[in-house]
Amino acid sequence: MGLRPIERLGKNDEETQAQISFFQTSFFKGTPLCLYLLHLQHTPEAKKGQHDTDEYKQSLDLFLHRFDPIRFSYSSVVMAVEASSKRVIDDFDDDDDKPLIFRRSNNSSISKKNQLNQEIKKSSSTNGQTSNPQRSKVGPSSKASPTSMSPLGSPKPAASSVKASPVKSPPMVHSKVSASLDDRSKHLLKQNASIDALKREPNSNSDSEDSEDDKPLSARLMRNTNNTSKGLGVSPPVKSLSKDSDDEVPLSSKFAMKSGAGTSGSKFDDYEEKKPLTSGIQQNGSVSKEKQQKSAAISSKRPLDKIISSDQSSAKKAKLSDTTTPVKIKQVTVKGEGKRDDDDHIPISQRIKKSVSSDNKSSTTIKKVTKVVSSSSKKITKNSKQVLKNSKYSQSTKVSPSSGDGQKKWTTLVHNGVIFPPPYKPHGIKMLYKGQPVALTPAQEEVATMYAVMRESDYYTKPKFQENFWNDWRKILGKNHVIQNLKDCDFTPIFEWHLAEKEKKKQMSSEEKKALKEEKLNQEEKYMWAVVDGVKEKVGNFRVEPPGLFRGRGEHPKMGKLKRRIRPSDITMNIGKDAPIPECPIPGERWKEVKHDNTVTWLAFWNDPINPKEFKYVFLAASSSLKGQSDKEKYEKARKLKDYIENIRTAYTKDFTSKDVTRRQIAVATYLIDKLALRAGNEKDDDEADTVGCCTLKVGNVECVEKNKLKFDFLGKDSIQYVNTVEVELPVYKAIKEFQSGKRENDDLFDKLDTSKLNAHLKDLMPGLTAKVFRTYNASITLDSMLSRDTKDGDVAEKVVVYQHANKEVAIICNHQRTVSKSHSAQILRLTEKIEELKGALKELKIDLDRAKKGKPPLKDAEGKQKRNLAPEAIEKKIAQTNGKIEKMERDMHTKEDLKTVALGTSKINYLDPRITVAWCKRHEVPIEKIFNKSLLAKFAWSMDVDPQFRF
DNA sequence: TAAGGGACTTGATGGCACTTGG
DNA sequence: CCAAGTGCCATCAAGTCCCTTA
Repeated sequence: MGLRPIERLGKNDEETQAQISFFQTSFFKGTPLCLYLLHLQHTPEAKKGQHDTDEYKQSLDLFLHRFDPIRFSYSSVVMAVEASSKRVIDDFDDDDDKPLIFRRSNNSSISKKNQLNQEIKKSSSTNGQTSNPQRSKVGPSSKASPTSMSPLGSPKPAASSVKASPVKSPPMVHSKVSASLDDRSKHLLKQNASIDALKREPNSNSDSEDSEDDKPLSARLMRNTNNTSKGLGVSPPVKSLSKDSDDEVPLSSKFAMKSGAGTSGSKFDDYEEKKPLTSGIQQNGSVSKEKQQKSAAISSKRPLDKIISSDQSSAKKAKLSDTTTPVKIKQVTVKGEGKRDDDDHIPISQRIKKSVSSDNKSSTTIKKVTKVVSSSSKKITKNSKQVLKNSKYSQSTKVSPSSGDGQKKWTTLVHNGVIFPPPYKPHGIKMLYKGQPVALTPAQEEVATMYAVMRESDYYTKPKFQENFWNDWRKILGKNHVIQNLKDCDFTPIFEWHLAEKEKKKQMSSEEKKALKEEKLNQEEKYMWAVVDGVKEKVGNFRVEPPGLFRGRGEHPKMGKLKRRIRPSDITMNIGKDAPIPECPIPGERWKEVKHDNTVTWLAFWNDPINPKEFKYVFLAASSSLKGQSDKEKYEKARKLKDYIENIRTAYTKDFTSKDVTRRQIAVATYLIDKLALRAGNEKDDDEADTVGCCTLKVGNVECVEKNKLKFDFLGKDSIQYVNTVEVELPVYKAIKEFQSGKRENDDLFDKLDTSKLNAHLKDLMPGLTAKVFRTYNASITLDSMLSRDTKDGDVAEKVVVYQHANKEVAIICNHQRTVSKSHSAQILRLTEKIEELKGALKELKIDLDRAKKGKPPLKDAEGKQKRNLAPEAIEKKIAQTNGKIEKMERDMHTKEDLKTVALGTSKINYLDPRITVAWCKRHEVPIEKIFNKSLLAKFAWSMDVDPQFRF
């Protein structure tokens, strides 16, 4: 229910309100809100919360002023924002007082960027709004947010959940958030009263849902064989597994998702209960199986009909009507689209079509806007490469010799190179060898210290680590050094010195810390920025990696080796032909080489000292337009897979029984990649940790268990274990068995296959398709469908929970794990104790209630004191409160337990198309910052003006 | 077509600054 | 005010995939 009646508007937390309201308005209007957010972040007045002051207004004005639509580009916005708050350095035109001038552009040729810019421009103009320079506040005109419309998605009860666990769903954010949000929305309302009108648009759509979801996984799997079972679905021709709605979801997710017992139509009261409690996590963990089974067993079905379309929207009446028509239209259109989401039951092919059409349907100008953006990416025209933008630069025509092929990534590139870690400062603490202090040269001491400080880490005790360290250290000590073996070394003095230093640092006053920080910033500032085609962009890792001991993951054969110090003569620079060559920061030394290769995006690289044939690159930051562009392309490619997935699935299903072994292997491997989101699995050298991906699975990594089930157990990337037992189609099961026969545990399961063959094959099925696209596709499609399916009316906090839940499912699918925090068990214990305590109190209250009803006084309390006499009603109230508390705590505990091994961040950063999130936020009035933090906002700047109706 | 060079994305982790609860 | 807890962010290892070469 997004908005509240005006009357209820309160006035607190002005700051937030102001921020949010402004933010939201612009957001809804299609203005890149990152712009505003960033402004907030970087403006002193804003930071202080002085939004009402003239200073603030002025600064905002000024800020907006910088972006006249003509020159505007998302990256420039971000940059500018960043720049505006930090002093930018020398060489660049960082004059804060003047608007930055970004010149990327005139030459259309250049590329994607331009295109993007254009799109943006277009969109903004269409919208009518935009980063309009002149106004600092949003005008009344604002179109309403599309948002308020009813949730398109589905009103369905959240299905899934419940079952698996006794507890209810994770409230997480819940309580906390809700309060503030409330305020925010109120404020919003206030400010844009007019807007409301539009928003209130009814639109509910009813979406029919897929229904499938509530079925237990097992059920679904079964379905495979006989598709029809499920109600709505038209069964796609495709392989069995895929069934209607499920098709797009990977198997694993199905596992996880299922289990819902849904029911109740109630809106939010039971909302929480319905959410799935992470049933899935276990999948990969040891626990998993039982849980899995359990959940499967329990699940119950969700009523199909449940539609709750929110009429909330209709409920609200428009205050001012106005302008907004366009918006309305938009909303209306939603319907169509809304259906889409639920169209799980529609055959994929149709869906695709639908989506396409809806995409294009720009019913309104506004719509167009988004459209443009979304479709755009591919348009990149590469035609005229030569830009004449700047006569100054025009001469630099030729591309560096190195990689002639590639496409041009930039025309001009200016940067200041890299910064080196400070030279080693000897501390002079003597370590002990056979009990005797030993003097070491600074070089020897440096390496000894690296080892000493790792005393508390796990590496310290690993034999391989010790061995490698010793071998390298010994070289520095020299053959004839007193120290002849590691065993007799005692690094305690150095370790203690290290602890003391740490403590010292901690004890520093905040002023000192601040001063230090500032100093560092001063030194680094010039390296933080690059100017690419006239636009200032943030550099990612401009700090050269300091020397240290190599910390490989898992059982890495090279762990403990000395990663030597990198010097300028190790570094190759890449810079525009006409740009000044960065000065070498270490006097008397020079760069290894300076290139001018505009077909690559790196600014510098050096050879990895641990593995000299590999490189360490310095790239632009994730917020740069170069990165944003490729990010967007990545998601567009994944979206394209939607159009092909049906055929691809049909094809590989057919090939399960192909006579050609290679084909059969390709088919099965593709199936696993698609259904389990496995990585491709390139070959690895012997000097790397022994991990596998799909193509490199060993016979021993897969076990055929009971009927049609495969149990996977292997170490994947970063030596993270993947454990999962999955029911597969019979032909797959048989094929795996056959691939295994006659082989030893450690032989390749897919002996006729490697990633290049697999990818070559995939490319025949869809241009540009590779194995990793499936991961992106499955992650994003899962998020999209879960969001649209599970989002119901409710307050922001509840919606955020829905999001997190979907996010979690994706993390499980991708097997994104994290190590359990050390204090985890203690935390759980503490919670348990508190719950017990509350339960005790509850019991007492119940007794008192009984007594009170009979007119008797309450029992004495623990200390023997007489408690106050309360009316039965009062006691009942207390009981209710206590119950609430207990429930919340149990939920918290459960969530904590569930998430203890799941990392949500990785998928958010790498696999979930941000446009899904942004559009969902717009549709459901969830402030985007509830989902994306500052760096994500910057990284996803390119997705902010997406149409609210966007579907992956 | 296998091997390997090269460029770029993906991923877990640890330190640290905030926030929260007592 | 302090300790515990949390989220953010930089870091750098470890993947993917493309391309060239022999």
